[in-house]
Amino acid sequence: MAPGTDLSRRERAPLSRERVLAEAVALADEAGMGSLTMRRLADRLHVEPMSLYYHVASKDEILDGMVDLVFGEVELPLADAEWKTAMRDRAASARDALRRHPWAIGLMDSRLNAGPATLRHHDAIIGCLRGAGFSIELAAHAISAIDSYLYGFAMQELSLPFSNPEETAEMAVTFLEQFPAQAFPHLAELTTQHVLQPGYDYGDEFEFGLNLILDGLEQGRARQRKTR
Amino acid sequence: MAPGTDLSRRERAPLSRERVLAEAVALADEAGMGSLTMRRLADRLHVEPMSLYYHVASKDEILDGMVDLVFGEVELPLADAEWKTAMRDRAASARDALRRHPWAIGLMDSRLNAGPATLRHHDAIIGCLRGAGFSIELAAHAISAIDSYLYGFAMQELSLPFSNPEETAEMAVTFLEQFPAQAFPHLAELTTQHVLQPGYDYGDEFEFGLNLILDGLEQGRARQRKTR
DNA sequence: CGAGTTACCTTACCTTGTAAGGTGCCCTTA
DNA sequence: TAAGGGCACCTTACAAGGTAAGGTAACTCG
Repeated sequence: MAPGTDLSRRERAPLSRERVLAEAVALADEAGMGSLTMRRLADRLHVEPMSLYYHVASKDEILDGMVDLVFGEVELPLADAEWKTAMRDRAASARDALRRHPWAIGLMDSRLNAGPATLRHHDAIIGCLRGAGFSIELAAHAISAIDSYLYGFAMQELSLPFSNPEETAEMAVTFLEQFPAQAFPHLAELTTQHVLQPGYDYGDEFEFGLNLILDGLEQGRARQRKTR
Repeated sequence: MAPGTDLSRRERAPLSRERVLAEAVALADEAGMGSLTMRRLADRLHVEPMSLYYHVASKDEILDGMVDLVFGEVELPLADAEWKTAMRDRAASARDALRRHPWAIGLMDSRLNAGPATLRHHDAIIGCLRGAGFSIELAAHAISAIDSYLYGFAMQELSLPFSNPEETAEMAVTFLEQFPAQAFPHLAELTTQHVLQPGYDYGDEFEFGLNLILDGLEQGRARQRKTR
């Protein structure tokens, strides 16, 4: 290709690892993970596919970087915040981030390499709990429990094929039509008596389970302080 | 290929949707999801790739079927079991199944179509809770909370790049070497004071979080019975 | 002004899922 | 028993994907 045929190099912002990652996130947000290919990504950056490899070692590295970018969007707890509030805020913030980037939860399990944002994140959480008097063991318990719940909930929420009440109702109806009601009577009952009731929103379940865990941890903390 | 060059058709078991799915599960178990390709799957069944499509519409359908097979391995709660025991057993059974098939958790979020085993499973769970006096709402809360925790924990557990104490310690050490300890002091402390202690096993965290949720649900159940 | 380096491009290869269209064997039915 | 048909499997072919190998233009620095 003759120079100047396309945007000449001068006229476009130079590539960088950051721009590649940011564009990858944007592309995945808009078109889903299935559309994130090196070729399409290159297109959006007005560059040929192989040019990406100058800034990134492989597609896997891009995926790792994307996960870390999402983690970077999660608010860190304020150092002096009350622990329960801090955990609740951070869970809400993480859930929001995962909803903004629905592909992220699916990446999180296959990726191993934690990025800097991820590390900073976990460090701050532990710090908050320790500051609130959690022993190391209880802090570890707490993080495991909260994170498991958080990721699991996000996974379920995002894999639901509906996001607003109308779609929910529609799905529930077609769901009920798929099988004879007496084959799965409890499922049928729960669907008609609960899911199909006005005002139902699966997302509302989030608070309930989180409170269960936080309240339980509070008791553990109190018990631990007495025994000390 | 002349007939008789390979196993002639008579001598080998005929293909079927069931055999295809079972072999897909076996292949994924042995070599990971990345190795599950239509060609390799066909090889293992002593068949040409396109023959699979006579029994299965697409690779996606195979993936859906695999998830349902895994669900089918989870023990259903006994109808007359005490609810807490039933939930605990089923959580343990599900966790075992997900450990036997580490690829399954990664499939669960991208797949939408619940298979019959999945439906039967959920129906039995709801039935058990309802039988123990849970209102529909509380049963819905309970299932959401337990499943979220279960899947989230499985996701974290399986994405850890180690499974026995030796590997854990090794990973923890290389992990600590990757960054200056004062950059993430709390993370460093938790790693050295907790993870690197003898007897540490992340899997042990499972019970703790689950008990938090079950105990919380028990309280909700008691409260509900009083208000009734 | 010439040598190196940086940032991007060209080409090419191999792997994957799957569309389109055979082909041999068995079972029916006349 | 011969014709037909459908079942179960195969052959060929293609488009799309990741990326190895090796250019090449433009800028930097002595």
